[in-house]
Amino acid sequence: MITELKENYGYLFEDALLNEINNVGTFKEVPEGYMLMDIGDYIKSMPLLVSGAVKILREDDKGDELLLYFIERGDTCAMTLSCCMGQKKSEIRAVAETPTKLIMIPVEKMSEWMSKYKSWQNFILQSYHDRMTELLEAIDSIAFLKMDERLFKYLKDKAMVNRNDEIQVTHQNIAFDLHTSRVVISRLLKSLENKGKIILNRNNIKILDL
Amino acid sequence: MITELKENYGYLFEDALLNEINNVGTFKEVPEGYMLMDIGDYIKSMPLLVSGAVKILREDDKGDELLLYFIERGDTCAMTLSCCMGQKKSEIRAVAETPTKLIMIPVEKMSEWMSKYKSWQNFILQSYHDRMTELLEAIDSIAFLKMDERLFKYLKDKAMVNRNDEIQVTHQNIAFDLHTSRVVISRLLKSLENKGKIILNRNNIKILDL
DNA sequence: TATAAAGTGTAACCAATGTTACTGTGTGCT
DNA sequence: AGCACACAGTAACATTGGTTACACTTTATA
Repeated sequence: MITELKENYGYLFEDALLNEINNVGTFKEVPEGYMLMDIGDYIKSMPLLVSGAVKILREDDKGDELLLYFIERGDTCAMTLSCCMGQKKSEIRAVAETPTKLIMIPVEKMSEWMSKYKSWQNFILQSYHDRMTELLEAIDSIAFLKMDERLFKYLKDKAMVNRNDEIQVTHQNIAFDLHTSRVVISRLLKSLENKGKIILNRNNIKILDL
Repeated sequence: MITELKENYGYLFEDALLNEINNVGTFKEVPEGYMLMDIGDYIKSMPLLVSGAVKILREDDKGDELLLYFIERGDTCAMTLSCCMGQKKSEIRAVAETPTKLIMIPVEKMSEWMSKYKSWQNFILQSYHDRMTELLEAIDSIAFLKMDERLFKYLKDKAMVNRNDEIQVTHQNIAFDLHTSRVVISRLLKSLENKGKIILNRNNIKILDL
């Protein structure tokens, strides 16, 4: 684990902290689609992403979903953190977008390190800031963009975290993430294809205009 | 200033910290409508709200606005904080919703106190968590509610921060906050009035179903 | 290979919201 | 009083997005 740690977090944390993480953290590897956290869960540990990507979703009372953003390597989930501290329930759902490797840190340490290591403190604050920025971006998309623009942005973001200009996804699953219907997505995808921005195939979309 | 400080933050901070705040903070009183911060501003100090309320807005490229949430007494703006630390620009606009009193803390102190006072650390983390929760609530409203539900929620929130079941506002200004058009708001307000939920008058809306 | 299931394309229709345009009515000012 | 202006009501219409329905194709599986 120490190798992965140094590779992804070595530039952030001093050796003493890296060693502490190595001692108390547990390595975890999950497949695509694995649900790391659900709405209402109580959280006992915080994840540091080593590789892969995790998508963060919001859900309403009726069970309708909405994709908020992706978390990638070198990042953490700041929500976890504040949930841990206040013993609160998770407000969001986290699902592995790709096969993902993480290091789980027990809650107690997290707060202890806040005072002990300046670098940890900065990391946590930076993480909060990044997450807020991404929430704001999500708000921009929903509030200011039309569905076709949101869709194209979604495709590009997804291609980004998958590091591939071809993404494997069904129209139905896109509809879930964007909180709309399959028919609407099919219609808009076809229109994007006609404009030469993508190429459609069963379970596969190639993005041309990245 | 020390009186207001103790009244609003005494239960949170130890005396030593209250004294430090008293020494370095500057008291500020602004009228309704005063813009405390704009998008793109560099921030040099962080506000602690003593009384009143501040509304936080997002804006897109075309200048269209959207209300995110209100900040009230006993609260701070966590965005400010992360902006300060990273020397980044503000992502949001802050406008006094009512006459407002605040204490401004210079950036340097903020980060110094993070290590020095556990209570300050908790306050900051709590504030981040609260702000994220409110952003999520904003997302819920935009993504999952219809315009008439959003409107009624808006009216209730506004009544809350104004501590009054009658709010003074024009249909046009509501339209700005909810990022829609005046005609749509007038139409929906009239429908809410017909349902017996509000009473409409020029520049004034009384909320019955609080 | 037969059959079922999942995925996609598309038409027709509906509902919600946005737009344009015009009317009337208070309010403040001269 | 007379005038200008901000504010509100409302009709008519356009657009976007959501819904229903059905046909067709590919993939999985008995």
